[in-house]
Amino acid sequence: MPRVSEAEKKKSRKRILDAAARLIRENGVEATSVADVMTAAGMTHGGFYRHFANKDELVRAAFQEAVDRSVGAMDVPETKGAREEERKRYVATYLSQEHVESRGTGCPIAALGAELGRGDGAAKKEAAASVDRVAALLADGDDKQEGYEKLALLVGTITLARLVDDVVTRELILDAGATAFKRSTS
Amino acid sequence: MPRVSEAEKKKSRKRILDAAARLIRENGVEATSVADVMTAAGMTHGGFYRHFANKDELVRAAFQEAVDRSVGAMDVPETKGAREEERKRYVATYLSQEHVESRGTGCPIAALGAELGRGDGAAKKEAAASVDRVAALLADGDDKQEGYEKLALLVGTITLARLVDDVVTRELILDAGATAFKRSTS
DNA sequence: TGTACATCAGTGAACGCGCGTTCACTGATGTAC
DNA sequence: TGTACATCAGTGAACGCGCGTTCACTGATGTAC
Repeated sequence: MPRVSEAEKKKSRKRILDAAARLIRENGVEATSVADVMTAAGMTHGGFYRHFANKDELVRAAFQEAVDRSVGAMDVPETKGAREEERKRYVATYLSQEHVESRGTGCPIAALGAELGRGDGAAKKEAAASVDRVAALLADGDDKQEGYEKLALLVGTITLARLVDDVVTRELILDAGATAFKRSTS
Repeated sequence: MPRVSEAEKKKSRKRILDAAARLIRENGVEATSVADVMTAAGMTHGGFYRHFANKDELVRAAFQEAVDRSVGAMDVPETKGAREEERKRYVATYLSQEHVESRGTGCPIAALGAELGRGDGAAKKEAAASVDRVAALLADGDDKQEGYEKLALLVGTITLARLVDDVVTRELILDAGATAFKRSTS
C-alpha cells in the first residue's frame, strides 16, 4: 500500500518514538528490540530505517522525549513561587508507589541511567545532558550541587523501591527518600 | 581430559562465580553471556550446567558473592567505634572516581539494581534482600529509614556520576553525595 | 488543471550472528570388593 | 593394597530462536511540464 504522505510519516515517527520511550523504560534498552518497538507502533520492522539511522539514535531520541515529558511541567513556570510549587508536585509524584510500578511512563534516568552509563553512544551523551538539565530544575537557585544531590536521592530511592516486592517496605523506602529530600531543601 | 577431582570442581565453580560477578557488573546481566563467563573462567560453555541450574541462578549467586565482598569489612567489627570507623572508610571509597570507573569490582546494587528491579527471578530476590542488609550496615543504630536514605544516596550518586564523562562534573556530583551523606548522619 | 514520472514510506523475506540450553562423548576420579 | 567399574566434570557440536540491519519490491505521493 505505501507510499504514505509526509503528514502520515510524521505521525508514524511519533508513534515509534512513543512506543520506544515506553518500552525501553519498561524493559531496558537491550531487552527492547527494534521489532518490538515497530510492532507496538503498528508497523513492521523493515520500515524503521526510514525514520532512524540505527537503534542507538532511536534510544537517544526516545530518552530525550521521555525527559521532556517527565520534567515538562517544571520547565515552564515563570515566577519563582510557581516553580517552587511545581517542584513540590514533581517530587511527591516521583516518590510514589505509582511511579515505582509504572516504569514505562516514569523517570528515564532512574529506569535507564545505570544501563546507559555502561555505553558510550549518542544515548549515553543524551542521558548525561539530562542529568544537568533535571538537576538544574530541581535546585532552588543555581546551586548545581544541590540539584545533583536531590536528583541522586530521587534516582536512588526509586531504584531501591523497585527491587522490593513488599509494599510496606517500599513505603518505608519512599518515606526515607521524601524525608531526606525535605532536609536537603531547608 | 576430564573428569576432574572434587577439589578441582570447587575451584572451577569459584572461577566461574568470580568471572560472573565481575562481568555482570561491568556489562550488565543481559549483555553478559554464559559463554563469556565460561571463557573468562578458562573453560568452554558446555560445562556450565554442571555448576548452575541456569543463568538466573548464576546471577543470583554472583550478586550475593559481590555483596559479600563489597560489605565484608563493614560486617565484621565488634565494637560500635570500629563499626563507625569501617563505615566511614566504606563511604569514602564508595563516593570516589575509582569506584565510578571500576564497575567490575564496585557496588552490585548500583551496577545492577535497575536491571534486576525489572525481573522477577532468584537474582531479583537476592538483590532485594541485599538492600535490607546493606541499609542495616549503613545505619547508625537500628533505624531502617536512615539506612535506606543513605543507600539511596550512594546508589543514586554513583549512577549519575557514571553517566558523566567529564571528570570535573563527576567530582562535583561525588562531592554533592558526600556532603549530603554527612548531613544524614549528624 | 491534467498528465507523466520520479520519489520514497512501508512490507516482508533474508543476511550473519550470538543467545541459553542440550547432548553424545572422553577419560580421570571415586568406590566397591 | 590392587583391581574392576560406575560416575561425572568438562568438551565441542548442535538445537531453535531472536537480534540489528539490508534489500527488492509496491504503489500512493509529490513534482515538473
